[in-house]
Amino acid sequence: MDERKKRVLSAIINDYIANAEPVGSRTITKKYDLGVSPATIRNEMSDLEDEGYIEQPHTSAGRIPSAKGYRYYVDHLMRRERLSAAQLRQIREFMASGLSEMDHFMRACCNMISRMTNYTAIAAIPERSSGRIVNLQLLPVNERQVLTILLTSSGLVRYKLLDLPSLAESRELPLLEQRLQQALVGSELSAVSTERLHELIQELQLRERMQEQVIGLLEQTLAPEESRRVFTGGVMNMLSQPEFRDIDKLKGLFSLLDEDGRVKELLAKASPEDSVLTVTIGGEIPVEGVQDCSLVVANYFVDGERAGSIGVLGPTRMSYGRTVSLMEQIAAELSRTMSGKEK
Amino acid sequence: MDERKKRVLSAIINDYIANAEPVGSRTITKKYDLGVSPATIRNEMSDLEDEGYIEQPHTSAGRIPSAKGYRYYVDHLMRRERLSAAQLRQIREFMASGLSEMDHFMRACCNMISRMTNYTAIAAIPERSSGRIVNLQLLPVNERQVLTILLTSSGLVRYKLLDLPSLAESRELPLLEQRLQQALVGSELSAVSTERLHELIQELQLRERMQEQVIGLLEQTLAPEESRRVFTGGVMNMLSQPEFRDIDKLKGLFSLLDEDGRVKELLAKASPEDSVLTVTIGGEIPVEGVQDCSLVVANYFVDGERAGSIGVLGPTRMSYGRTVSLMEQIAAELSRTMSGKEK
DNA sequence: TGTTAGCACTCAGGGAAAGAGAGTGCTAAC
DNA sequence: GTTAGCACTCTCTTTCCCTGAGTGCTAACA
Repeated sequence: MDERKKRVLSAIINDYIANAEPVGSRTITKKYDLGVSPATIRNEMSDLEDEGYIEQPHTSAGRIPSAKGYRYYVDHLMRRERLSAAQLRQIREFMASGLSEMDHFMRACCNMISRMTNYTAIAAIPERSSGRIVNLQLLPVNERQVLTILLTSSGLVRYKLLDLPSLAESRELPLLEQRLQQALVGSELSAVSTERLHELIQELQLRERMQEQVIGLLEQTLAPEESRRVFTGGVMNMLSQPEFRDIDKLKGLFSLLDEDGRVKELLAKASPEDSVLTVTIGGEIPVEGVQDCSLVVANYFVDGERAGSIGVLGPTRMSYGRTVSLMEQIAAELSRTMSGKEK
Repeated sequence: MDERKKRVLSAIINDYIANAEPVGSRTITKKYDLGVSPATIRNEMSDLEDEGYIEQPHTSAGRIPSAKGYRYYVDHLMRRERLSAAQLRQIREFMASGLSEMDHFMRACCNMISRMTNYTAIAAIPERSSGRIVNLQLLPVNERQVLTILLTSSGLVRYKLLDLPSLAESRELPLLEQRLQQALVGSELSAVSTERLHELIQELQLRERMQEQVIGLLEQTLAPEESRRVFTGGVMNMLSQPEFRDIDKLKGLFSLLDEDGRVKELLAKASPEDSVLTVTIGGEIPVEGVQDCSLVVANYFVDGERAGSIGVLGPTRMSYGRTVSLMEQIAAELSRTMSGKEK
């Protein structure tokens, strides 16, 4: 693809991103100074269409980028847009504001991103986060219930209120707690499998009928809590996008965003384990409901291992340059902040 | 209003609720057997319109209920609809499934209601919930952070990860924890004001520079956590309502539902402190964005005091009979379940 | 006096027709 | 290889007309 074709493609995509309307040859000569006449542009456009980079909604309309066109743009033409000082400051302030609890932190992060981009932000924390168990407590709430609390070095707090099946056991709680602490505090979360728990219970030599209760208890506490490991922000921004004037499209998209499982699947499919940033365009994602969307996903890492994914979902006609810069910055800061946390 | 007028109004409202289309005189004679001709119905309708119970979108259309009409219907004509056995069972099962943590419980409750009604459910837990402090713990996470955990008799678990301004203090934590427990465990949450905390700190005779830190710590822990005291469910159901085919209306409504503060305001304005169930119709609520909606709010009580509000937001054309029955049932069960919890 | 049939009238919604405008593709000249 | 000119295509908008639903009014009826 020669230089001028690239400039034409760039112009078409940039204009379409800005105005959401098919771009004609005259528009290009007027707004983007390529030094040639509309007729020449038309020839180039005709070529670009033959090669599949752009398409025509109908004969008498301008051209719009195709998925292939966007792909080429993202891979070769796109300029990263420098973040404004104000934005940088906002991100830094946010990171410094303390990520006390993962929950609030991620929710707030999604909100910040959605406000900055005017798109929708989605995030997921992986199933079992890395980190060591820092503390494990069993707090009796009343005769029938116990609150188990798990603290990890990555700043994750997990608690679960569990029902005790029999009153008798509550008397043995302090002892149980002590033993569990001895056994588990300090170990890597990832090392605590169901098998390990079974062994542990054996070692503890508990009364038989209590064994499975305790295992259940711990498993539930350690179990990844599906529900709150997926976050979204700025879903409503989609309402302002002209491509979602159509209620049925909205429905499809929103029903997707409403289901944590499908959001997680989306993030997983859109970003390889070890990539920092992935841009997925339109139909490239094999997930129902996001055909007209693009997704910019960033992974952040702690100790070289992926600690989570966070992404921006917008119309295919999204402002890639801005979004990519922003997400690179955010991922970097997240990695830094979370690693700092570890120490 | 005579008997026949009531029947006509009922017919109009029931039909409009079912079909979302203006109701004509012929439709009424055909579908609702009133034993009179369309012409007679027309006369009645003309009267009803003069009195403001119904209105005409345009000359050649049927009639639709006005806010006043709905109000009369809800107050005098509406039949409560018996819940199906399946629904009752679902509710009971849900209540029995354990309200381990308020958060998940309320979220799940909203989801259940929205599934049952196909409308949107909103809920709020009041600022400072009733109940006694059952346990208060300060768990050191690392040198710089402490996790404060507060357990209340109403089953509420609140935790907050707090930064310690200086390392020195962390050594004094166990002592502090012990003293705070002695002083606070057992007291009513509502009795713990900022003033009380100040007194308490005085009594504890802490080193001066630690005093305000501890107060801050406790205040933050006790402080109502705005963010997660408001819940919504089934927001997307609104997309299926014909009255929200219009994107701009949707935007107004969704932006309201997106802001916890405004949702809380809505619930508060829509239900008097001591009422069990309140139906608010259309413009009756002085809140931007819900002009085309009605709201059925139920309060539930623990120890005679309001423990929270939960409501259904739907189009003015909502199925009041069904919704009211459902919410009465839910509120009753909530009151029962939460009171049971106390013991 | 209340009810009904008949009829003229009104108005939204849908479809067809016409015109405007945007944009292209092709041809021929530069 | 580039450009001007021009015919052509197709959408979008506006206008017009027609249809159908539903009303309100009047006069007759019980």
